[in-house]
Amino acid sequence: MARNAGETRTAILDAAQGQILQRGFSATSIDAILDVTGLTKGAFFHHFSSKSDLAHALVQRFAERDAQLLDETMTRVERLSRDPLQQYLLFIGLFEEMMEQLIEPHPGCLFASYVLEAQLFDEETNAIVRRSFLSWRERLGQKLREAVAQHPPVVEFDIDDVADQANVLVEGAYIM
Amino acid sequence: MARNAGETRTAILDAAQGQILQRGFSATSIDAILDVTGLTKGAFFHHFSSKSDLAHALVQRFAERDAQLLDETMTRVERLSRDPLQQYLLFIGLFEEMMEQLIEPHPGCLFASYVLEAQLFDEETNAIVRRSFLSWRERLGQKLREAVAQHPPVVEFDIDDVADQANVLVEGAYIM
Amino acid sequence: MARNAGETRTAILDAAQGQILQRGFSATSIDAILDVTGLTKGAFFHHFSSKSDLAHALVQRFAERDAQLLDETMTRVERLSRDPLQQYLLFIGLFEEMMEQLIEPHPGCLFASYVLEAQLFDEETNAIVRRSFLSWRERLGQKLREAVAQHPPVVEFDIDDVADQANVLVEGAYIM
Amino acid sequence: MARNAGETRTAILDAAQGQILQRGFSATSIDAILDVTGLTKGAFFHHFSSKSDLAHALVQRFAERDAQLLDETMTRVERLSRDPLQQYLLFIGLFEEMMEQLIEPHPGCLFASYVLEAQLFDEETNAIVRRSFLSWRERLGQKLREAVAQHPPVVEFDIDDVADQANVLVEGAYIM
DNA sequence: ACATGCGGGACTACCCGTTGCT
DNA sequence: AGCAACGGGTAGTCCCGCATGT
Repeated sequence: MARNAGETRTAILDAAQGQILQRGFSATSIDAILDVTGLTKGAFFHHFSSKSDLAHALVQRFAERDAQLLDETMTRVERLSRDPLQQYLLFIGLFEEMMEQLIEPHPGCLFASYVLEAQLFDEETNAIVRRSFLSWRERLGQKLREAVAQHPPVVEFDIDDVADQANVLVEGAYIM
Repeated sequence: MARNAGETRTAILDAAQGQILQRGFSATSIDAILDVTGLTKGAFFHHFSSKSDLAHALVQRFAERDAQLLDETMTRVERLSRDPLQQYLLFIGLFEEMMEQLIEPHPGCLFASYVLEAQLFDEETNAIVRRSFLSWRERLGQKLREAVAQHPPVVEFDIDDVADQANVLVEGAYIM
Repeated sequence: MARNAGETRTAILDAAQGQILQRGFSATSIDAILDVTGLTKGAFFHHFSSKSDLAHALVQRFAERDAQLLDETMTRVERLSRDPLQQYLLFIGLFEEMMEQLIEPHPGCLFASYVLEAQLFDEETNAIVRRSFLSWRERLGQKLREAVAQHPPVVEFDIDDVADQANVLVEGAYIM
Repeated sequence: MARNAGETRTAILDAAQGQILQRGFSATSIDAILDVTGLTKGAFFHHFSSKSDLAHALVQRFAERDAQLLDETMTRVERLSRDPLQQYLLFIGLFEEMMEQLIEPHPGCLFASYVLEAQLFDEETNAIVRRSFLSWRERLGQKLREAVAQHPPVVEFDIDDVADQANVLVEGAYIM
């Protein structure tokens, strides 16, 4: 009965993500996920030891894609310009179209869903979400600091706050 | 036996809101709400015909307070200045502190929680959320249009987009 | 607040009977009965000490009407003929049209509903049903015995069995 | 953990039928059924998607046995005699003892219980009951028509009515 | 690698009955 | 006589997870 293990696992993750973005995590039952994939309990618990394990694997995958997107976009803007300020502005510009790639086939950000049900997850899972947000702050903050060094700002501002703004806007936009 | 119907109802709503903001709607059990209030199922289902009914009553109350906050703040800034641009900027300035009033005793925005579990609610309930967002866009957009009439903008922009920005920032900030 | 006590009681009994004939006793909730009558719990428990009490009062009323119908019909056929056999046959003939009077506004026999849920009722309530069936057997059996005395039967038969046949047919017919 | 699915399902159906014949459908709780069988809710809802589903499966099984009984008895009487009238009378004669076979281990007719709580079941379930009654009318009516063709009746009568009489008597007798 | 049968518990919904008030 | 608020318990549904079999 050995089908393709990787495909099955991916199918479960995909179905789970779709449902969670629409209904939230706790409203997404394992049975509902399995109905979509056409699999059964046996398959699920072969690949995931529990629903929490699924939650963990799911954000992990999402965080990896998210980090990859951050990397790629950053590399791209660094090829397009030498000036850190230009790079920062370009990054923001490329942001929207990048996002659309990430969220197929379902729109929404898994992080937001997790945050609003944060009490359901273990510390390790929540840490993944936190680390993702922090890595954005770090990368964009770094870029901003370089820009500030070259172009002294007219008004004072907190670099971390501005670095966070990109994520804030995205998350806020998803809600709307 | 607590004899005051209004108080009981309010207690249920308050407890529910607190739990929902922490765990999300579907992860909030009626039993958990009742544990906090010290009431029983009999009392709950006397005041609300179902959990969906509670959800509806809860956003409705939240939307009313939200609308009241919008009104009050707008009235305040219109007393402080005559210039629409000044009013708009003042409004944004007063925003943060106003918000803190709304969200006591629990931080967070009920709208965000509802949106991320949107499929759980009936159309009528979701419409309340939509109408609230739209009324903000309308009020702030109107103010912006007045400002633009007096101060021709340097760069072009979509008024609705900017009007939405206030909410976008708030929602995004809550997530973070 | 003293409305008309008798009317209220009758309204509850009528609504209850209607529901029970359609759904059975245990599927008929007090709340459902009260919804139909527009009354509330307070009114119900003023007139009946419990749901069992309602059950008891309901069969009692039904049994009284049933007995009255038996009496009236018997008196009628005894005026129409002097011959017990003729009377018996007339009785059977008048049966159907009599029944239709009893069962307005809802068709069905409360006894049947009670019998099929017999385990739900106390002995006293079940006894009312039993006594009603027995009184039919007695009255019709008596008439048959008089008839047999005057018209020796061609084939032997058990008088009680034949006396029961009328009820058997009616109950069976209701089911169909 | 009982590993035989068919046996478990049958055990549930048997226990349910026993309880329903004694207390009626809605007074029969799933817990009560499971107490008898020694199973748990998990097992129940693995085999039946709802209590209505159980109701449906239960009448279906009952109707199948009923149809089989009708067939077998009819085949038997057709072997015992060539004359349709004789066959009909034999059929009625064999009726009682046949019935006792069907209703073991609990006496009573599931159809009657369902009819008296008819509003609780969906149309499809009620249709099974109706079809069963109609098939009896058809088979016995057919036999009667053959008998009438060979033995012109002394008094006129409606064939369907007489064909129904067998069931009417049985149902009525159960009540008594 | 995956299916099936099932245990055990949690959650929503509802129901019966009581209490104090009018 | 009747109403509204509420207690306490139960019924139906569903859900997670394990055990067993293929």
